[in-house]
Amino acid sequence: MYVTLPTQTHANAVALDIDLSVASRPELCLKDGAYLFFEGDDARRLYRVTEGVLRLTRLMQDGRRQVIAFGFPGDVVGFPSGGRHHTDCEALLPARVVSYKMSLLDSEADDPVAHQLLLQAALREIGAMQDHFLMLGRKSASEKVASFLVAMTERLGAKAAAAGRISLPMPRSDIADFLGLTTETVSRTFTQFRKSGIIALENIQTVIVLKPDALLSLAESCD
Amino acid sequence: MYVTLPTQTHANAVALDIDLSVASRPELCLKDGAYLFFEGDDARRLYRVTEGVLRLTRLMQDGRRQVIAFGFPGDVVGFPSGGRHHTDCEALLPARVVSYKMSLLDSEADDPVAHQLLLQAALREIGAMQDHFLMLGRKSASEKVASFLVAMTERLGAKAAAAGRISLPMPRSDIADFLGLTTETVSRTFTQFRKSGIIALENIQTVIVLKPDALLSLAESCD
DNA sequence: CGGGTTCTTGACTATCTTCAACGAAAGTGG
DNA sequence: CCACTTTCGTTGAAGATAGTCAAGAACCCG
Repeated sequence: MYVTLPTQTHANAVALDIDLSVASRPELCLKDGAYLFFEGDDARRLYRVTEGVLRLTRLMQDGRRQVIAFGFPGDVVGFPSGGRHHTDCEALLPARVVSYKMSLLDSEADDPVAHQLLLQAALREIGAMQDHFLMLGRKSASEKVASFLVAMTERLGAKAAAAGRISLPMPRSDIADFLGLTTETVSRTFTQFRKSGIIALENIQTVIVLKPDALLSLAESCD
Repeated sequence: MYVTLPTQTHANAVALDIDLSVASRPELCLKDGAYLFFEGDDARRLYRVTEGVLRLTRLMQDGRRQVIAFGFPGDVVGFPSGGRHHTDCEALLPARVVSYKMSLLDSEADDPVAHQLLLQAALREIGAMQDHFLMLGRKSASEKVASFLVAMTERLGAKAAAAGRISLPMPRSDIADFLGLTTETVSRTFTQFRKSGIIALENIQTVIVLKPDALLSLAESCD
């Protein structure tokens, strides 16, 4: 998941579900905290999340970290470059993934449907990342946090979105490293939103959106 | 082009050259300043740059801008999401591109070789963007500018790289919008590098790298 | 309940931006 | 070919936003 506002996010995520049969391996269970792959591993498979949340990160030698994306159900992760993974991938919650042989992406010979779906996932990925660049490079802290909350709402599906209750499976530090901020700034921005009555914090990981429009206009100076 | 340090950048760029014949349209010439496509256009074709430099940008309503990438010879641009282009694309210099029908990416039926090459370009794109995130989100102004200069050196090929002479086809404002900085900060950082003897400015668009190692260590706190 | 982690808050600082002016380069038309 | 205009780049001073350092509060887990 990137912070990309209301684009037609994952319109075909459902279509992927049809084709469970083509996965070369049925389903893989990951405990909370388990790593699916590391940066530099050679990339043998792609993974589609069916349950839980994954986190993709990239590290600098001195410990600075960037969260590249969160993998929610429907997302495909593990696209390689030069045959290798370019991020670490860890389960934030107990998760399940369906894995696909890399060759299904390379060629449509084995399974044209799976091939097409993985390809579309790759293109979605590129589009989402392009959107995300704008946010990392050009938005203020409040705009980033607002965009993040809006994007999270989108990902929860109509049900939870309508309720305005967002459950954040990741710690503040992950949000900070995702948005290019510090945990302190994220925390202060939450407080500021709370004090202006835009959100409420039910508990540390549950955000109630009180003024969705205000949040949107804070986030959506863009696009 | 993203600011991605010494990964094996574009190892297969040469391979693409072999297959000029498969392009559904031979070659397209773009004048300096011409647009190849706009954000929101429906994406009918992919383009491989053979000469010149393209610039991919994304805009916010209020005018804030992010340069997503520069397209140098060998780069493929125009990957769509939801069937549409997500950036504007303009020629920075007189440029030539080979265009490919989108269907060549979707299916290997027409031309397996072209299909494979476009696919690999898409994957390279994802990898490069992941690297670039780290820079946008986590690097300081000097680190960003140093990374940018190193990346530009890489793109010029061994010949020019060895000479340490970098010709920057884009104005400072494009560099700034690419790195998430202001033109003033970019300018000041150049000056600072010049005063510390790391670079010299032959003219406004030609940088001479005097201390490549210093530049690298400034840039490469990462990865 | 206790110990450790995570989150929040505060005070201070640094980095980068903003605003403004000046200089250099490039394009235009006489 | 030269003045004129415009755009682009550099520099300075002041200000704002986010970062750093540090302490206290809330939460989680055994």
